[in-house]
Amino acid sequence: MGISGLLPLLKSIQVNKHLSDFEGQTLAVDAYVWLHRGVYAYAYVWLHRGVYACATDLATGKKTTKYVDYAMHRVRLLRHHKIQPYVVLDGGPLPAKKGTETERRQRRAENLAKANALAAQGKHSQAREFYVKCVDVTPQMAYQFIKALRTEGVQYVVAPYEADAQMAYLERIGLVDGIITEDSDLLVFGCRKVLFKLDSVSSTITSISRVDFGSVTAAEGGISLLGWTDSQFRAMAILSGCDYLPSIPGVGLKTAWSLLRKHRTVEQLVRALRLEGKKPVPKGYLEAYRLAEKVFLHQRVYCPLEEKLVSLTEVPAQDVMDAETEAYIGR
DNA sequence: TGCTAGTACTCAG
DNA sequence: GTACTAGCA
Repeated sequence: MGISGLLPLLKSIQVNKHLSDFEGQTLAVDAYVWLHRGVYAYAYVWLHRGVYACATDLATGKKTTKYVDYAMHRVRLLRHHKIQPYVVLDGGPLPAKKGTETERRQRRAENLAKANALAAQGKHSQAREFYVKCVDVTPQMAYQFIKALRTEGVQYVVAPYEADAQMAYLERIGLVDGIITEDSDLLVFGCRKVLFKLDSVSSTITSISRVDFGSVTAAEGGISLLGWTDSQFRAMAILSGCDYLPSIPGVGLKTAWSLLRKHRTVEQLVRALRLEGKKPVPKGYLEAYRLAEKVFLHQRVYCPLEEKLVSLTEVPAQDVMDAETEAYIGR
């Protein structure tokens, strides 16, 4: 779910750009977004055409590779504007995210069961609603996409775990100039240039740059990020709730922002909240916070230069990493 | 005022 | 994954 409410909060530094502005650059592409949209779109269209047969196959997109056309169309669009795409695919599930994953899988299975039941009763329009809710990108679909990428000589990499961390690494070591995604998490991973909402009709895209964070103003009830370090920004995001750690109940982005301004460090902040007793800080929160922070900092990624697994950012020598932590961030 | 949880959406000749 | 918003403390 990314960081809820982060993009609206950064509205004032969002810049609309044309793809031609990126001519000559290499941009990492979050493959999952394009595949999911492709699958969803075509599942949606078929269901509205009344193609209910083989509903399971429909939901998983097995019988077609139309979704690849959608993704490849966008790959070609980038190339048309002389942008070199560097497609990044998700790898295995990260232990830190296992809870979210199983929850989602379960919901999809429930929706599929509901859809099948409704379809059996002849209630097709109601069934459609639930079929659409169980579309998912399978590894088989990703493989179909990879085959198309190979055919057209497009650079790609499969991340050992999450594409987010992999893309952040590619940008950090200078293999790409920016990242195309729909996920606000990339900003928390410390990316410098993140591009959202690619519109293939107008060839436009919304850009958010790390260097502009200082221009985020406190006007109109917003927050000011002037002077905020990457570390502080990351703390705010994690405190507000992220994929690796739910928030302290009642704490969103703005509350996290003002709490951090007041207490400076997360340790002091948590201590203060527990003393006040107004918000229920879960037991072991601080430890869980440290783990979540490590996932954003040191998640395992693949280095195409060294051809081996490395940490997104180097783990400081004094930072002892026990086996449990290692398992959490990927090994 | 800000957080939560719900709904609607993802295509495109 | 996102955006939007009614309802709540």
